[in-house]
Amino acid sequence: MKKHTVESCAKAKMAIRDTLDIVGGKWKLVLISVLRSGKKGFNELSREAGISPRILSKELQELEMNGLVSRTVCDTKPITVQYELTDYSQTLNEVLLAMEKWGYLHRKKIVQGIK
Amino acid sequence: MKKHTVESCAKAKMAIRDTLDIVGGKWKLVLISVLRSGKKGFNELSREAGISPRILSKELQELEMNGLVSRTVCDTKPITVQYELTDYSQTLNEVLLAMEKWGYLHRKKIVQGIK
DNA sequence: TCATATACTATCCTTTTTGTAAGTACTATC
DNA sequence: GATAGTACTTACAAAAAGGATAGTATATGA
Repeated sequence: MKKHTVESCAKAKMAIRDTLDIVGGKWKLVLISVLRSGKKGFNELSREAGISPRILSKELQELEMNGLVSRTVCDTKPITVQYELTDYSQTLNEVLLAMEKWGYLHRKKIVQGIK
Repeated sequence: MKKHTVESCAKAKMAIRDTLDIVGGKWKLVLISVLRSGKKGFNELSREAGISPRILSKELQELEMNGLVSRTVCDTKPITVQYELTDYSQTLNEVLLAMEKWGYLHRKKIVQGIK
C-alpha cells in the first residue's frame, strides 16, 4: 500500500491536473473511446459521438496537437479525412479502462440503490 | 487483447460519460487526491487545493451527495468540520492512479521534447 | 471592544464551454 | 442546373463553470 503524505499528494495533484489539461472536458475521452473501434471520417465521428461539427473540429485539433489523434486526408472523389488514434494514445489505455470500469460499477450501484 | 467493436465502444462511451458526470470538471479528482493524505477542514482544503471557498463548498456538496466524501461536524470551540474520503471513494483508486501515472509520463514526454 | 479564526454564503462578474443554424468549397449525381 | 454528400468554418447565443470580494454567524483571546 502506498503512503499518502502531504508531499506525495501535492505531486499527485499536479499530475492529475496535467492529465486533465489534456484529456479533461466533456468530449476528449469520449472521442478517444469512440475512435477505438477504428479510424473514422468527420461526419461519421460527429454522428457516433453525438457532437456538433463545431465542437468536434475544435476537439480534434486539440487532440491532434497533443499527439493523440492523427488526421489523414484521402485523395478520394469527394475528399475525405480519416481520424485515427496514434500509438501514443495507447498510453491512455489504463485511464480509459479504469474510467469505463468505474462507470459500470457506479451505474450498477445507483440502479441497485433505486430498487 | 480486447476487441473494440462499434457496440462495445458505445457501452464504453456511456460508462465514461457516467464517470465524467461524477468526477469530471476541474476540481473533483484534485480534491479527492488531496484528501488522500487525510481528513481536512474547510479552510485547510481550500488552501491546499488552491480553490476558492465558493467553489469548494459546491464541489464538496456534490462529492458528498455522490457518497465519495463524508462531512463531520466536530464540537470544538470554534466549530470545525472535517471532510474525509469514504470507503466508496476507494473504488476510484484505479482511476486516480492511472491518471497520476499518465500525468507523470506525459510531463516527462513534454520536457524531453523541449530539450 | 477589536482582532482573529472557523465555516461558510451571497453577490456580482468574467471566462470558458457548448450548442444552433447557416454558410463555404468542392465534387458527383440526378 | 438543382440536390446531395464530404469536411469544415463562421456568427451568434446560451449555459455552465469559475473566481473575486465581502458578508454572516459563532467563539476565543488580547
